[in-house]
Amino acid sequence: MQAAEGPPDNISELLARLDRMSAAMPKRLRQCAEYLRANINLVAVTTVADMSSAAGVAPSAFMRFCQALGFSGYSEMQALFRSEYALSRPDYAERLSHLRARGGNGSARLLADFVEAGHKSLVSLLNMTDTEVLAQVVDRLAQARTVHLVGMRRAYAVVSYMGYMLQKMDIPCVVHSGAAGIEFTASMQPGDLVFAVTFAPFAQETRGIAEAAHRAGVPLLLLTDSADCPLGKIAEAQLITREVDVGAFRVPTASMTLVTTIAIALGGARGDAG
Amino acid sequence: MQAAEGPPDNISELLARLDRMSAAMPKRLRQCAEYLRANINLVAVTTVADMSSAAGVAPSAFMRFCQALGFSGYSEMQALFRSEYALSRPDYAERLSHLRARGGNGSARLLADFVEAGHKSLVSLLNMTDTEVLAQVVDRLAQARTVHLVGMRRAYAVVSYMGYMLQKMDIPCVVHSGAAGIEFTASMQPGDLVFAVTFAPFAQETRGIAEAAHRAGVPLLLLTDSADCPLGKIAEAQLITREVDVGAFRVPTASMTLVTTIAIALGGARGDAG
DNA sequence: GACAAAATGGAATATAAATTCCATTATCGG
DNA sequence: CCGATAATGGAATTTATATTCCATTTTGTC
Repeated sequence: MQAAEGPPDNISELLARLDRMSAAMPKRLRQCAEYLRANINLVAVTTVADMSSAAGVAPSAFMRFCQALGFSGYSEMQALFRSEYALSRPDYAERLSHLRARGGNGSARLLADFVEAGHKSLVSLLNMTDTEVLAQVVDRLAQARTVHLVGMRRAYAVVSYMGYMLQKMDIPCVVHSGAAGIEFTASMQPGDLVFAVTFAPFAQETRGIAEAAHRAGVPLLLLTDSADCPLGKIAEAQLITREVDVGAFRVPTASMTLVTTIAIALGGARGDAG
Repeated sequence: MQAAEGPPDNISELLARLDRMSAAMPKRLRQCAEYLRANINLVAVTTVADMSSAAGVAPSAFMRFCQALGFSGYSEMQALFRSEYALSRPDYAERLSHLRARGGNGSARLLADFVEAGHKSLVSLLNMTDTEVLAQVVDRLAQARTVHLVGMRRAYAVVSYMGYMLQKMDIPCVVHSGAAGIEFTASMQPGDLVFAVTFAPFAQETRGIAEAAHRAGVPLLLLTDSADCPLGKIAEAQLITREVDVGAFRVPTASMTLVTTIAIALGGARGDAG
């Protein structure tokens, strides 16, 4: 195994190099590569000894692995992670523990809890989102003549924000608020598309509109929080977000982030085409 | 300086101890305490030598400081931070760099960008929010007979979600969508309160409703993204959130989180009273 | 201002970690 | 199946880092 030229100068480059090289590595070094990929966050705070034994490899093997990636040794690789780490998380941890610990007045503590839940929701959004499906949803929406946004209760804020963004980008869309019932389905035409957002327990009105549209030949794209959503069966594509809750309550952080991404990607796609 | 009994077993406890003891510490140790508070996130990835020189003290002084907090030494304190760190951020960093670096299809990259912006917005929410003001807002809302929620355009999703939560908790509220103009002000009565959400450039309708309410003697609470908001002058209390953008676009993550916090705290406050 | 007690900084030491070396084992081509 | 080449693991070495010790300075008290 001959070493790469210079050391990677950021984590993205390191990962790229890892992908490129790991297939051609001997057994032990490949073990290192796999362990590193799965536990990349530990590098900043772990010794070679711990790292190598967790990977099931001798320290010297891990050492050679680092050198194969272009580093002079483990320390140099660790330095990369440590510097990235120091940049992020400013005085956040401190505030968080503080608000949580003392409690002080209840609302500050609650804020800390919701912020933390938000972080977790975003992490899980990133980890769970199937980028193929996301691309497909954007693509599909780009072809639609008019986008019909459907969402009640908790999901309403999500579709209304999406509607706001689409309107700003001159993408034809209608937000179905449900107040007027299913009469809106009359406005759906061939070439249109329904983008429905519904969370457990799934609102009946959303289901009604989506199913009526489906019967009328208007395809459905779905954003939900559970694979069990009854609309999943008739949806052309389905995205799932899971919001971490505080007590029984949640902020639709992941969902808002995802629909914003879709809207902006869509704006780009339509802009390119038209 | 005599040492505390056992070592703190989490960061919250450490910070509490720090607050309790730092006032009574000699000069150099107090320097350590202050530096640690401001740079607590660095402990996991920094040596005593670096830490102490950055704090402007000798390594031995920093050592004594750690012992005063109840640790056997710096290593033991560092171990605490390292273990907390290892728990958080699972395979998140990896996904993020991945989606960002290769780009692949545009929407996946965009998602990574929005997720990261969301994290930053939440951090800044935690750092910027004045917990006194937050408590005051909750308190004030708890006394209101009816809460009037006002927000247009980008802010509409925020107030509509807040309205949804208040309704679920049986707190009387009205969401002013602006569609019907200022006629709604007729529905405001003494003892009511306006909670307005407006972001730059501030929607004229929001301003109109809030000012009309103010003239009618109905007090205003404000959530905005800038200290320059014209409504700030007439607001009884003002909360500020800053959303980190991606290009020209943003997800109202911090604002949604804050209004959810307010709503739930309010539910608790009203629940206790009634 | 002299004394005692506490605090301090720098150097010496101890500990732990990274890195290299090399004898042994596995792998591959003929 | 043999020789050559690469890979491996463990021990030895080097380097970095934490920790202690103690002479000196500062602080507070009478």
